[in-house]
Amino acid sequence: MTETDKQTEERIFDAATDVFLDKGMDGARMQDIANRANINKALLHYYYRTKDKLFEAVFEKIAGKVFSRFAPIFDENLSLEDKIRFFFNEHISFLQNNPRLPAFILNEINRNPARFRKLMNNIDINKLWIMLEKQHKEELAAYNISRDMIPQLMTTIASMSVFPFAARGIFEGIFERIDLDFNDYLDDRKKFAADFVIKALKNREIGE
Amino acid sequence: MTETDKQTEERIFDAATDVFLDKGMDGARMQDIANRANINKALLHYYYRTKDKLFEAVFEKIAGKVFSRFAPIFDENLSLEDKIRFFFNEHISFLQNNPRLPAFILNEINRNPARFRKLMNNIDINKLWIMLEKQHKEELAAYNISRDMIPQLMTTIASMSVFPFAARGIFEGIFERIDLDFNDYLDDRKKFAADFVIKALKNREIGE
DNA sequence: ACATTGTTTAACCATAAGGTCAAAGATAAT
DNA sequence: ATTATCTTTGACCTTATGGTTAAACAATGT
Repeated sequence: MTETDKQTEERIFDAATDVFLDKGMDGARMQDIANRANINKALLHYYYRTKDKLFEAVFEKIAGKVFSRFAPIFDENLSLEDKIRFFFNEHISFLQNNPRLPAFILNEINRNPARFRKLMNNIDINKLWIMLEKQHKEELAAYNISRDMIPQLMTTIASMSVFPFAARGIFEGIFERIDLDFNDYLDDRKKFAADFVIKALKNREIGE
Repeated sequence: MTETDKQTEERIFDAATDVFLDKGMDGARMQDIANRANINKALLHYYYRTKDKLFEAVFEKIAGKVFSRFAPIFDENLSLEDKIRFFFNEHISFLQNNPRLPAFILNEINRNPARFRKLMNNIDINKLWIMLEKQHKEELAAYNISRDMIPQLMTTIASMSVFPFAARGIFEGIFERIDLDFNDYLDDRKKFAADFVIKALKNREIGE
């Protein structure tokens, strides 16, 4: 593979990423991708045989990028509290730089859940689960967090970080009316979300 | 308009709703809709001139259904705490019965934000905002919630309720691994979410 | 210089998809 | 019964779209 090859293939891949991110698998047109990459449509099919294959390539790269961002939670050597602060800071910042990823991924996975199963095959959730529990055993006990509450907690944290991007169109529409800038909101959110979660945890009267 | 008319038109509308909900605007095929309604494709165009018009009709009805569910928060005569519990119970229950709505709406609004602006034109956000503030003035003071924290609070609540449905494909994929049923998770979530939010609020050390 | 291999293009193909039309069936009004 | 109106259909049209092909064009090796 020569240098030129790589350049063309990369240009195609980048153009495809852009179009798919904007229009989704169904809405994307091969012609648009070719145009954006400044090449002939046939050349698309030369590098990536079909639309599906091209999409697959793009989707896997994007999804990998997103999910890998969750990884540090499992190995950073921080207290639970610091981990929560770290997560919201890092994750929201990352999404500020890649705001279209969540909507794209959620939509494509809902449209075709098999895609996600495929991604998950490489990861052993249970192992991570147990690791987390071990890392923060004392803290979980101190905060009175039982084993079966962890899914609720984790999904709450993910929701608070990702949902604003998934519902960006709605949020921006509403914020417009009250003169609030989406990015300012997000900057605030890093701290607010962390504080909010930590406060909820610190209030120990959890069980019924 | 005779009785038969109405039946046909309704059958078309229902079929269209089903297909759009599943495939989205771009993925839906007029032929599929016709088939599902057991009619000729030309008849679709007789009742709803174009795909866009048909989609518009379906979208508006669905979106109205969803957003109207938020209304009770603004007029129910409950304490802030009870309102939070009421909201999570009602809203999650509603979405359990209509699980495809969030992903559909979020996707279509992101794909075409103008749609949402149009929906919002009928609503005066600021008025609701002020009403809420007035209704819960003392509680907001007691909880030390400042004016500019309200967007963060409201979006947090919405996120916790809606996100599991928007990310259903992912959640179910993960839950599968840890033997957790999505609906059980949702049933738990009604209480967990309310408790979580209330606990966060009750912990008064909010400002920096 | 020549063959080989890899890259790019213009022209083309088949089909799927949204949409139209003229005519046949119903229904109701006079 | 006849006309007028509304509903439904099968056949058809046009365009957009994913995909193919044969040939031109490079680059590389011998």
